[in-house]
Amino acid sequence: MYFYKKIRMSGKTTIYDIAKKLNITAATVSRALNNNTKISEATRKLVMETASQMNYKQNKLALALKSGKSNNIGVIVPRIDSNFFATVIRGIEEELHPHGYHVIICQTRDDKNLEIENIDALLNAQVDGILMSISNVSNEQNESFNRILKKNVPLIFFDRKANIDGVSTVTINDFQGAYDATTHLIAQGCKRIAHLSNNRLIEIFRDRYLGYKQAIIDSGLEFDESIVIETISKVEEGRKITKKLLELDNPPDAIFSSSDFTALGAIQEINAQGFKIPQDICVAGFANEPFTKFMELSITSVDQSPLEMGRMAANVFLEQVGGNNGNIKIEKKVVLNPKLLIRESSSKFQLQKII
Amino acid sequence: MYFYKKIRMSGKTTIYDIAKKLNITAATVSRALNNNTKISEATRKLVMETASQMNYKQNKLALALKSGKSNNIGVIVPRIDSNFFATVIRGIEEELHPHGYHVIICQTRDDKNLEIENIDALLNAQVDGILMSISNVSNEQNESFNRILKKNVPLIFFDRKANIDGVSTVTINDFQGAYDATTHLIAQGCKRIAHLSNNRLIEIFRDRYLGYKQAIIDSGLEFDESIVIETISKVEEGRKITKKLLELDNPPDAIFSSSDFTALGAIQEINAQGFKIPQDICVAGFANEPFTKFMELSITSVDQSPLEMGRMAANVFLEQVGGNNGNIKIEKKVVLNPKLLIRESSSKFQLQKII
DNA sequence: CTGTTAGCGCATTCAT
DNA sequence: ATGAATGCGCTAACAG
Repeated sequence: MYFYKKIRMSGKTTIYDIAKKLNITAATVSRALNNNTKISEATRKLVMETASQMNYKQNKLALALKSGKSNNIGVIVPRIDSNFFATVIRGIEEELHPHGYHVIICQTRDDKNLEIENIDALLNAQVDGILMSISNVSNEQNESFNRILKKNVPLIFFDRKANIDGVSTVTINDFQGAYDATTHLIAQGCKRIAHLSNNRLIEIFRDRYLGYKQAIIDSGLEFDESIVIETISKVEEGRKITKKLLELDNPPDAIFSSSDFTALGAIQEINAQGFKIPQDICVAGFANEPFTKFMELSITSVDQSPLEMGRMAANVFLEQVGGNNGNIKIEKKVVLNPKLLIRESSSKFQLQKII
Repeated sequence: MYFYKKIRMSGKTTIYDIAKKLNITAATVSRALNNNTKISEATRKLVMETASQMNYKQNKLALALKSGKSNNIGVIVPRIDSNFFATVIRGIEEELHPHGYHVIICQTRDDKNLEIENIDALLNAQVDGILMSISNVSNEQNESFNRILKKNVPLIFFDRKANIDGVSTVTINDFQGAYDATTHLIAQGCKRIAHLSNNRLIEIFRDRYLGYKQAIIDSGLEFDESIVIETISKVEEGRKITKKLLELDNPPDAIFSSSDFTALGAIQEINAQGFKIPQDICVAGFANEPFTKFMELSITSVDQSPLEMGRMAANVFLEQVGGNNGNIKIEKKVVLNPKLLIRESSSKFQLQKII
């Protein structure tokens, strides 16, 4: 007994401790602490005082178990050390913090199994919602998504989404962003625009490709699939592919890349070969990575407003749990507008204001 | 009653549900699930099967309340949308994930009150540890830190630390990094090296300043406090200050900046004024931000190995909870070595390999 | 206005 | 090898 007491003393104080001290019951203490209905102002004050005096802190874990609300939400991204995702997460955290939610982050590193594992772990941890950017597409994942929905846990996709019934999404209009960028390159007088693409099983990359293609077609230029190259988002890959493109009999006079990193590689290679940017070849990227505006030759890119995307995703979640006075399913599709940032790498005529 | 049952059915299945189905008791189910001591292989298998069949998932919340271990750790940083902190967090997550820990992220945005608030919230959420990079120094915060320690919650500082008894830290040797960078500039023949500093109440910035100063003194050059300028880590600030430095009667022939962003500003201003880098003026930054190596004129910087810092911080935490067979306090001070990356912005003689 | 009771889901001690 | 009972800390329904 003494030992038991000793342990308790050295640990945290509970409502029972303060109840005992005041010769009242734990329920009363709880009520006083929560400003609950009718309670004598006297005891309320007394409880409050001794509570702070005993340095009482509510154990959120017990509350969570009791209420079924953990006040944690899970965020799953391919990687956190990417400016885009980190900024989205910043938006999510800043929006959810005032509402008392904690943000648990998980990385998949584009590993399908890790994604599934993370979903299950979050579910077991009883998160109140899952906000994620998917990394792959497969049937196994769909099972995971269904498991989430079956538990009535709000699921929200941002950026990289899957099309699933009953799931809200927050994305940007990648098609439009690519369309705008390509149209801009055409307006610069470019007639043969190559496209550095990425895994088109992922919707955002497919949409960027389609936007590019549509812009070419709409302008009456010839669409040439042979100068659309699928690669991964690495500077070195951009260089390699651009090297090959420049060796063609009919090399491109512009490059639209679905990634800023490959766009940078392209620029490096173009410079290395002695061509002038933007006079000989124009370049535009996608994502507005910080370095694109820092370069001496700043790089035209498409901004995805990741901060706003994170905020929106958080708000959609809040809406979903807020109006959840039953089993009402809210399915909301938010599409943010991309912003084309025209910079030096594609400004043949006049340098527009660098943003 | 019926209603009650209905609810339970639509929700998650517990060990009670599967116990009922098998006409055994919940305790047995629990034992079977946990590979606990002696249990009939028959029932073990039976339980396992019906468990997966009924789609049972352990409620980590209940386990947490029972065991006193939430399996969550809190990470507090000034901001997450910074390459450095995001990468540290990546390291932490990757190291802790295999051990079943979840990472809760909190941002302070350098707000002292937010920092305190976050600490309390994490404590109330019963996190098993707190890994943080402090944003300010004040007595109020010390109270918070003590609250953490009093609860026997492992506290680990990374990068921006406070000197508190019983707290482990993981840092880089900022003094050495600055010393190396400055020494390198001196080796390039620079004789008047300015320093763009930052709030020196924060230890890392003070150490960088001291390392710079010591290198100057050790080399026999004259130390001139008037070309040490304290500012904030913004490109624009770097430009402004550099402009003033260049207007001096006796302008510097090199700039060592405690931030890559102000270093970039310096470079922009130097270029704008028609000086040549590195011939006329050498520049070195600190942090190895991604853009420093992407620039056409790559920027010399000091790498802080944030990934390793995160991993180390996580490992120190694991060590702390692992050997915690009592109230043993482990205080570990890990100091990582900075790596000077010599690039074009300071290579007068020979361009070393760009890393 | 306050005390009693019960349950959130789990693991564990003590019986058997 | 299994059952019964208990507690982790809290809130809420139901008395009184």
